[in-house]
Amino acid sequence: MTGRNTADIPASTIERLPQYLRCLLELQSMGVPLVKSDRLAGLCGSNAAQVRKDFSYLGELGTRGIGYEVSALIEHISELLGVKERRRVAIVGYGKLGSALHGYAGFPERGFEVVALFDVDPAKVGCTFDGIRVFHVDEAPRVVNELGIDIAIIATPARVAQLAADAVVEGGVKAILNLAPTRLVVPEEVDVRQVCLSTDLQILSFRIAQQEGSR
Amino acid sequence: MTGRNTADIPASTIERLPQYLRCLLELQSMGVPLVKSDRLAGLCGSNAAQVRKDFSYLGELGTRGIGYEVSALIEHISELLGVKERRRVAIVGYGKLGSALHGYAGFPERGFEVVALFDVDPAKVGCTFDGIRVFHVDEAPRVVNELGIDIAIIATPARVAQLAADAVVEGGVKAILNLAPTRLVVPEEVDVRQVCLSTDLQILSFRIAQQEGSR
DNA sequence: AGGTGTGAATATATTCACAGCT
DNA sequence: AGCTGTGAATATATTCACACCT
Repeated sequence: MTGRNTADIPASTIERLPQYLRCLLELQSMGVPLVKSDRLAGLCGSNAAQVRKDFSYLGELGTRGIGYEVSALIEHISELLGVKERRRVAIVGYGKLGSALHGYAGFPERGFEVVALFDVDPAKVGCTFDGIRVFHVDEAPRVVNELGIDIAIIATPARVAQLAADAVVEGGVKAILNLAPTRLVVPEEVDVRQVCLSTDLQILSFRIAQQEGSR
Repeated sequence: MTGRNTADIPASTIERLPQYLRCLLELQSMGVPLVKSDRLAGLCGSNAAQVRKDFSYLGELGTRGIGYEVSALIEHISELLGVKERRRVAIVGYGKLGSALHGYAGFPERGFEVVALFDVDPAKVGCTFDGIRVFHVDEAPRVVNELGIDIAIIATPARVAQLAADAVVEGGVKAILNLAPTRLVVPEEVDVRQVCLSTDLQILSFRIAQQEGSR
């Protein structure tokens, strides 16, 4: 079956596509035109069968006996991830974390453009950083809508993250990346991804404790 | 079967434990002594069956007809995650992101203590921030060992992340949380977790594209 | 020969549904 | 009566192994 419909691509495959894309861009920048599943697997920390299975959901992109054309894979995956045109992003909460994200080189490289910043601090509102204006969070409903912002990154303290989310949702944001360690309640059509570094540390801590205990 | 052995707790359950712990601490701070699976599920964005199944791996912690004692759950989960005593953490790369993490309130609250900072910038090496000293990355093998650091958080640019990892691995770090968008190669016994915000944005972007396409 | 594409087999995770305590 | 604990059923994900194309 040629997996034409994006709806029947497994979630686990989708989660790996950005990783593949990163490795493929690296190969391309090194001038590598063709790649085999086992090589790509090595670069991504995966395995050859997984790679082939994942790509098979995107269509028959490879050539038997040869491998995959790097540029064709990049094309297909970028298309699928919806990052061929730039996605417009806002950062809510312009403290240390927010400003670190604003300067993060990985975003523009991968098709994400920060087009607005939000905070509540009067000392910051109205300023521009690197050409991007800081608006008061109260203006988010209007600004998000006017600038056609798709995704908000929430980098506020946990206790105000829900208010921040409400404001950008009112403006019509379609997805939220939440860096505040709290669960957001949003309408069903808004997609939220939670990033919690403490959670990651705790998972690592578990595995350390497990190793220590087993000795 | 009473799941005494940590080794047979499913990975997916482990990944949810920090989330449960956060909600339980919140309940405790509100003075709630007892919680039922459905209530906790509501707080965590899960469902009651999942909660009960997850907890069943930790032992029989609940009381039928009544629910779970909040303090007992906190005790068990903290124990299991190995965060009852503080875990010693280093931050490698003390730019905006590194310093944002250093100030992140969630770490001390959850048992993680930042005890050393590393960078290569001569302007930073030797300084102390918030009582914590910045060492040169070259000193990491010694310092990590001397301070008994368990976990390193890598917040360097991607191109030097592997060097940073090599240095802390040499010092005997047991786990790495990698915020640089690159895959690290480390010895098998060192556990790495990758956080990549671009990846998260791309996954959100896919789901937006999918919604848009379906209309 | 040397690789992909993919059904079949296996492993893992989630959900259901109800027996078993309190 | 009410809620946990858990086998059984289902769904999802990974891995195997080989037919099939170049």
